[in-house]
Amino acid sequence: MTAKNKSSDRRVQRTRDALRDALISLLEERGWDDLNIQDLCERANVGRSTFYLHFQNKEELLVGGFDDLRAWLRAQSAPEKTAVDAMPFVRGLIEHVHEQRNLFRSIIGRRSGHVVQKRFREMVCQLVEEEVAPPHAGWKQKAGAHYIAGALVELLAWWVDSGKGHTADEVEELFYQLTLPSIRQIKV
Amino acid sequence: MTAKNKSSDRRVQRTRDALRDALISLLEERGWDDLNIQDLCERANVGRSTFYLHFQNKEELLVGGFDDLRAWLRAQSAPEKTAVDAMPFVRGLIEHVHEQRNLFRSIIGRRSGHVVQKRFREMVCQLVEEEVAPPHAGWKQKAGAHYIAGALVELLAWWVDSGKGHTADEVEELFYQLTLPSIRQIKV
DNA sequence: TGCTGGACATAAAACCGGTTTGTGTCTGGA
DNA sequence: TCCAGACACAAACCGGTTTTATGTCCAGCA
Repeated sequence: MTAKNKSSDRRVQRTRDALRDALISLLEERGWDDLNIQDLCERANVGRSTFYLHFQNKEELLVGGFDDLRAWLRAQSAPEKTAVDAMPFVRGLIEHVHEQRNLFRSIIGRRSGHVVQKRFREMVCQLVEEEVAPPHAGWKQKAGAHYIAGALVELLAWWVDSGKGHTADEVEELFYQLTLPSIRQIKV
Repeated sequence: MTAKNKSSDRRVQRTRDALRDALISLLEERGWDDLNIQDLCERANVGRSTFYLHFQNKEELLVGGFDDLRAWLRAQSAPEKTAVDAMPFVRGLIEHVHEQRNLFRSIIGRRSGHVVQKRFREMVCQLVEEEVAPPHAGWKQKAGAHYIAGALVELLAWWVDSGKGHTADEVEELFYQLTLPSIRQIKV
């Protein structure tokens, strides 16, 4: 036990990152159902027993990955404020989806699996909730968060599946155009 | 071949309805994966060969059912105009979901299957598109339809899963409150 | 004309031992 | 902290067999 008890150790971070990256590469290569922990560890150059020091199973690694992504998106908020200040993570998310379309086709696309899709929805929903539904908010805030998250995820799914020709800026603009009034309604 | 070539015959309608109803009851009883055509026919009191006179397979019956629902929702539009005239099918959909929560928990709830969920999404999306994206509309209309459909489905999913205590009126009001501005934006 | 039961070929699922592979846990050592 | 190796156990695989479900066809009936 050093200063911080877990994620501070650089070695830990290294192996966790390696596993996460291996997951990403195998995910777009084979899809969720056809990837196992062994191959994951081999790809990551990590001992198999080490895997279990960090995660309980495949799915835990996945949610860990989405936790990372969520944290990263949350962090993206501050630096260069976008035109609008509501839900600043969206800019980062859209760009990230764009840069990694292939991966996200395995995550939210028509041919994606159930688990992955569900976890991604959850992640987005949490981000939206943070923004729009404070801890003890009313039902409208919670329901509204689901509304917005569902809309965003479906928009992204449309984009990666059949919205090929459109830029991240266009999608972002459309999203904010449609969502800003909703946010205003909810946040009261 | 009488006046109309297919659905006009009352006998046809009877058996198709019987099969649809059997599907509904087995759906909330066992879920999509664990129901087969034999039991379906038995439940419907219909000869197994008759099934194939009407549908190619299980999934065709399902989409047929959603087609019926879509047609019914479309028809619901006219009679007593709701407060707002945009997407009048929503009123009927929300009420229908409310009356058949148990069924819809098997369709869009957390424990629902992939196929059913997907087909339901498609149905809703088509209804929204009819309303908001005319035949040769621009990409914003199409993407916007997906946006709204995704939002609506997710809102309904939240409702049947964890929004127990709220009335159809509340949900409808929230939906329109959040969606009307979006429609206005898109429809231009 | 639409529904039916029965017959049919075929595809899919269940079953069954025996085998292999993957999982999850625990070592001792680097 | 990580690793390799060993372990018990569950899950997947397997060829071969049986059972069940599917999809098609038909003669007969309402």
